[in-house]
Amino acid sequence: MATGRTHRPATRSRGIPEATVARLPLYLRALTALSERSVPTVSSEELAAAAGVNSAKLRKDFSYLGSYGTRGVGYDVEYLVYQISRELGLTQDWPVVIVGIGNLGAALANYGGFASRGFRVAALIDADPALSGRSVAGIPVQHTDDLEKIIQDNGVSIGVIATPAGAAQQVCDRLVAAGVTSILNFAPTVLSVPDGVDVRKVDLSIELQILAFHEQRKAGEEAATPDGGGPAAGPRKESADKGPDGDVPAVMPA
Amino acid sequence: MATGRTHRPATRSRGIPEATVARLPLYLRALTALSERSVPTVSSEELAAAAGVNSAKLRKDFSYLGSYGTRGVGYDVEYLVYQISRELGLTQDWPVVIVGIGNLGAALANYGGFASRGFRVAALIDADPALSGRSVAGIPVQHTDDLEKIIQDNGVSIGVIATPAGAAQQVCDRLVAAGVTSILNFAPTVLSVPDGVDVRKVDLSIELQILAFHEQRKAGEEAATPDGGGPAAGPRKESADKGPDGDVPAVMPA
DNA sequence: ACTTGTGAACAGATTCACAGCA
DNA sequence: TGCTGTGAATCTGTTCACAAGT
Repeated sequence: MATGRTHRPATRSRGIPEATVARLPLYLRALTALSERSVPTVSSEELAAAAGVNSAKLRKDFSYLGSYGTRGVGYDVEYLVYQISRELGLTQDWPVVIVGIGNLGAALANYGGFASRGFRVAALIDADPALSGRSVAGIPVQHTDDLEKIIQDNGVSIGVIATPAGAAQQVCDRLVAAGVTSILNFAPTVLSVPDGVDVRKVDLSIELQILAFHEQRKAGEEAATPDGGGPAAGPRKESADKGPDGDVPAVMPA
Repeated sequence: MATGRTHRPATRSRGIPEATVARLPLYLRALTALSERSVPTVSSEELAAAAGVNSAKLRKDFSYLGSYGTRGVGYDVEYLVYQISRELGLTQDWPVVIVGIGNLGAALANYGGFASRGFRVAALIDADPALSGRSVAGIPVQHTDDLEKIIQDNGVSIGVIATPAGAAQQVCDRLVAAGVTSILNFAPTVLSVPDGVDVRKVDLSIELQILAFHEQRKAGEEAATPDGGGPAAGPRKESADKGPDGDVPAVMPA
């Protein structure tokens, strides 16, 4: 099918596995919490527990970044925070635009986790003229007509699409044409983009369907299991993620 | 580490791979669109294109469900829609509660994709007394005090957490104690749950960080690549998902 | 004594390529 | 002939278990 390989084969400096990249933000969050509590060092076991993974995986992940720990001691919290931030590219500023300021777009604009990590909402864009001029989260909403100019003036390379499904591809095309090379898509549609552009999707409905699948399994099994065990409590487990695949789900605004 | 296996080892009737389960909703969406256009049959190649995967993967996925296609012809759209719906458990009604009616919670409540797939928002719950009594998307917001009663009265087994991070674990514990066995978590925290409870997380900040990582790579490579190739257009590719791991990201309300 | 870092074994998912059937 | 279904090969990610270092 289609064009070619899934991702850039190019100069791949050190080649960190995709699965590892997806966990780095998790480690970073846990480390930041430790840092705020002024914890100086942490063992792989402790940090793994805080991040909800197992320690072998964590150590393997870190080994791709380099040898940042000290045997017999653990990892220096501050140092690791810095190294992971740098690896993720969070030491620089990433201006982001959000297109589609419905319920969801507004929620995203208000989301505090942005600024804290080097992401800055440079502009909000919506096709509804009634919204133009209004402010959401202190940021003025601008009209879609000016999309290209906004992207270029702000040097935006990351776009968030929170429009209805029907508008998503069109918005995507314009974003890409204007120079955006990474897109986070909340509309429940498959976006088609040129090579070299990354798309990640977040789809609520898909997540719920996956839960329903497992839920159904549970219900069916209950009757089949030897012991009549109800849904009552048991030993705790860290919420290990289900989907082994990178597939994510999507939310759509009103 | 910790308690035990990641997921139920039990009677696993036919054992559909997790990666396949995560794609079924994608196929279902594409099939539903075809169904609405009254397309009677579809080939693996066509359907794969519509779902944004390659056809070999799609055929392998379907092979886990059974032999629902016809060689030389393709798949019957209506029949597949039914089979996948059944497999995902969407032929039954799933009452869902949303806890935390901030910006995000409201967006979720208004999300149309719910009802269309057997999910019904049975109740909205928030800790803020000022919200109690108000309606969002036509559904009255109820106070957290009544959480247990609401769960039980409505036979809810799926809960959506859209509270601030600080409240998430506590809400989670109460949901689980009241009988919820599947949780969709939008709060940027690792939830700890008893065995037998499924948690999926959606984390905006993580998704953005993953994009930033790749974005940074691109920028660095540009200088390093022999051809000075700009970010201009190229051949189209279907937006193949990045993260091979199930890790998903999280959004947090104001 | 303790904890990292990692080769090697394992498990799971994807892709290939073709036999089997309409 | 055309397209599905699937074994076999490959690739990616996880886990084990221990050597190496402090």
